[in-house]
Amino acid sequence: MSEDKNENDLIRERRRKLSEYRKEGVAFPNDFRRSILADDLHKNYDDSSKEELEVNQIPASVSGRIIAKRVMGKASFIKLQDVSGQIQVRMERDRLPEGLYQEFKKWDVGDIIGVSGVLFKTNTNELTVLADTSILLTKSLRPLPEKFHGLSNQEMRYRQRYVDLIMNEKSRNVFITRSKIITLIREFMNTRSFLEVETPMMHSIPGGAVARPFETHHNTLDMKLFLRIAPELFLKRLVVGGFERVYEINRNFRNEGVSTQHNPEFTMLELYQAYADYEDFMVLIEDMMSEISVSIHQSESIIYQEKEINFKGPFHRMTMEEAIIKYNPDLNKENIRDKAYLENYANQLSIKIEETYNAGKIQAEIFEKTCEENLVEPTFIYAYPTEVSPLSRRNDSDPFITDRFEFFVFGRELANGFSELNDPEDQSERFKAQVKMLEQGDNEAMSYDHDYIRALEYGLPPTAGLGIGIDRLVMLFTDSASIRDVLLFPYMRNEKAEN
RNA sequence: GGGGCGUUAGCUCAGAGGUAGAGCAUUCGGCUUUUAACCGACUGGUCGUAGGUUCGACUCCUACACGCCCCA
Repeated sequence: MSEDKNENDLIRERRRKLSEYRKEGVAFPNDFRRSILADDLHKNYDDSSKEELEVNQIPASVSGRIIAKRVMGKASFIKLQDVSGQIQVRMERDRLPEGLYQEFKKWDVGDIIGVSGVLFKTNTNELTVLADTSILLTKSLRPLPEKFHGLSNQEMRYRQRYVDLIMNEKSRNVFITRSKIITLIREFMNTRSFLEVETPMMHSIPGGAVARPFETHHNTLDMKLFLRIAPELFLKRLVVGGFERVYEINRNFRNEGVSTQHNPEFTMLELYQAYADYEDFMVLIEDMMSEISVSIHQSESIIYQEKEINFKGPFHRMTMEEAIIKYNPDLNKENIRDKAYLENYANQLSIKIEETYNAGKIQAEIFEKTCEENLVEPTFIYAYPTEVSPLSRRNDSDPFITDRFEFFVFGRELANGFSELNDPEDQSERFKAQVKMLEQGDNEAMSYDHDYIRALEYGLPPTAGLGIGIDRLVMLFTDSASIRDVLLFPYMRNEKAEN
């Protein structure tokens, strides 16, 4: 904490002021208590007239950060910002205790202060606290960004989110909305008798999704552990245990690229319901999306990135094969499962086909490349190939596909749901197939989880499962273009080493 | 991993092969109803980092770092 010789003059000046406060006594007092928040002052008194306030002399103690300071000789206006909003304060030399006005003039934008006074209205009818006294609570050593343009540098907004939150109301609102959405989801689930649970974040066998895990190590046990890529297998163990409806809202970790849609750690809602199937969950999503939309935007339709999106159900439904045929006129019912034909077609799209791929996997690749971007309206794509759905229940009449869907909005996958595979012998075979892919070098394939098979052998009731990406959901309802805009502290590379 | 754009004062941004610019902020002075307050004076820079070309580079070239966007 020594004086940094590279430190700029602005900070040095503020440090000098702080050292004077230290000499004078308590530099960081904590005995000021406010009586009311800025926003409540506005709610309660914005409608009062100048004369009413003059007569009633309503006392108010407020505290917050100085975000604007306009000094005019013997009187000044400042703007204070607290958690609720902003309130103007007027400081008059002859009204304040002896010498305080001189002190006040040395306070900087960014400092945190407390003010006690009475309410009045200015000539322009702005509700203002006329200070009787005031106290500096926390000296701010670092200057805030410029008042008019604020903080617009993206990198600083992400790295120094605290400054972004001070300066940008828009950013604050995104995170308030995020919190509201998660609260709504909990209410939605609880109302439907789902039990909220927590399952391990560290797994000895990574499972429940097709993704590369992060590895870590337990020192005293000397064992390799993986940060979880999904809670799925643990949640289904709970359904075996008799918790027929469970959900978890928590972090998953995937060792993949970083983009506007991907962060290495992200938040998922996963839920499982016994005696339900994937179609029940399509309806559940329709209900949830429309409820969130109405709660947040008072409407079933929202604007995302200048496009209108309507969450009034029922949403569009298409099988994956129907979608592929719709956007690829060369393909039809006859050739859509013909591996050789698909392979040739995929090559024309410059999709890389590995030797291990069969028709189902190639379908999925073609779908991803040619269909997803077109699914702007809320749309369910269902009947996913068994080959790419190692945990889903096979369709009763068509073993090539499973009872699985994904939910798309604005060309993005938002949710993944399916009737769960509860046949332990089928599941064991599918694990074996995954292990084979793993051995052939597919580092996203799954490992064999013996305990999970053992659990299934006790009997998993017919169950449906669903995962919803919370970050992407929040992006939609806050009109955010990047996942980093809805994460308080998005993943960033290290800053330059010297700091 | 590939491509494009960016990095200049605390912040927001101009500029350009020949001594580095503005606004805001800071500092000093003035101002008792301001609203990006205003008026006057001053201060503030390793132009992302490291090499190269050049008499001379902040500017041109190369590599690297970090960020943003697009693609895989």
